[in-house]
Amino acid sequence: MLEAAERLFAEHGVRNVSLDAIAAEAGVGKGTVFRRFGDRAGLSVALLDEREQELQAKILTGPPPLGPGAPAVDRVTAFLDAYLDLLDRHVELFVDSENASEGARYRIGSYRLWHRHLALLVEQARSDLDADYTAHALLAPLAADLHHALRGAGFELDRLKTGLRVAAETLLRPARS
Amino acid sequence: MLEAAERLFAEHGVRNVSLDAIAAEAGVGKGTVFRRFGDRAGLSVALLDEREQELQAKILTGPPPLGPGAPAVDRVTAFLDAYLDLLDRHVELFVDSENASEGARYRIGSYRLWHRHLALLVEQARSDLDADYTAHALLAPLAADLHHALRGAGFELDRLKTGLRVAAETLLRPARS
DNA sequence: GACCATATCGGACCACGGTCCGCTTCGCAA
DNA sequence: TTGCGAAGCGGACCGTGGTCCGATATGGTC
Repeated sequence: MLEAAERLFAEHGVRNVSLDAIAAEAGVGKGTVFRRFGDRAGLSVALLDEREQELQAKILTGPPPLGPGAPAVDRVTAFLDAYLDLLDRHVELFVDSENASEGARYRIGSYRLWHRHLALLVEQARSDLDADYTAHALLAPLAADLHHALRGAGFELDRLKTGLRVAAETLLRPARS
Repeated sequence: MLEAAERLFAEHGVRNVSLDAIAAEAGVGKGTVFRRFGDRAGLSVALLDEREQELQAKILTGPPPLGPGAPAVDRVTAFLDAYLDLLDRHVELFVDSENASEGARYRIGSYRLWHRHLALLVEQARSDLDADYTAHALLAPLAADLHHALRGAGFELDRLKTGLRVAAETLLRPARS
């Protein structure tokens, strides 16, 4: 079923595949698709999960600077960099999963994880900031929609990476007394 | 027609009003609505435009710090503050206009204006940054979806304002040599 | 006033996401 | 082997956003 979706997505582009088509391709009824995934976003999320879990593992237990052991600021920039790579490789899927239903992005489990991760690091780097909010603000430029739009407008991936890294470093470098 | 939409939106909530209903309320056919506004987002954009133009005017010709005359950093934070007020007052409408079709937010005229405005100020405050990208990054936390989600999660408006202002100030305060 | 060309309009129509309910199928007990 | 309850399934169905084309109004010309 996920394979069927993956095949059709690859062939026709994510946005041009209806759930009917996926159900047909998988040889099941539409109801079954919905029972399994809840809604359209759920399907995309499921497809992304495998890829995201890889990054999650690296963050939690991998080697620095992505994993534990490096200074907080470095871990943040390493994460942003890695996420942008992931995002860029699967933009369409991300757009689908984040945009399918209102506020979907912020309800997804992985968003929560990224947020907790960043909030923790922000707290370490700059305990004077509102870590909770700042983590959201750092994630905001990673919105799939924005990324898609910027890439479509001619921004190269490296430019986005650099811009975001510089901003994050500036923001999180400990305040001078 | 805009009045009809406004009335129904106010009564039933933006998301619960179908375009059929608006067309009926306005006493015209659905086709007419679409010819005039293109799509659902177009309607919301039209309704927001009046409100946004007020802010646009203040930015371009009003008194400092929103208008010209104040230091760039102050103008940026004044803008973010004012925008958050506007956004908070019309969240539903903003969500509708930004989320209705993929990438809609970044195609809208007013987004372009906000972006140009910020890019100019960023360039003044920190010419070493990628002003174009940084302006997008500053606008990212103003996404209606995020705002809606955060408010729904218990964040007070003032907290969001403060968090964003502090971040913007930190980011744009001229780098020490 | 009669005629026609053109612009504007309205609502039937389509595809899609999402729901729902009747039917099948399966596991188990007698 | 048969009977029965439960669980899982499928596709008919609904509301919505968006398209499209036939009908209608408009206004210009003889």
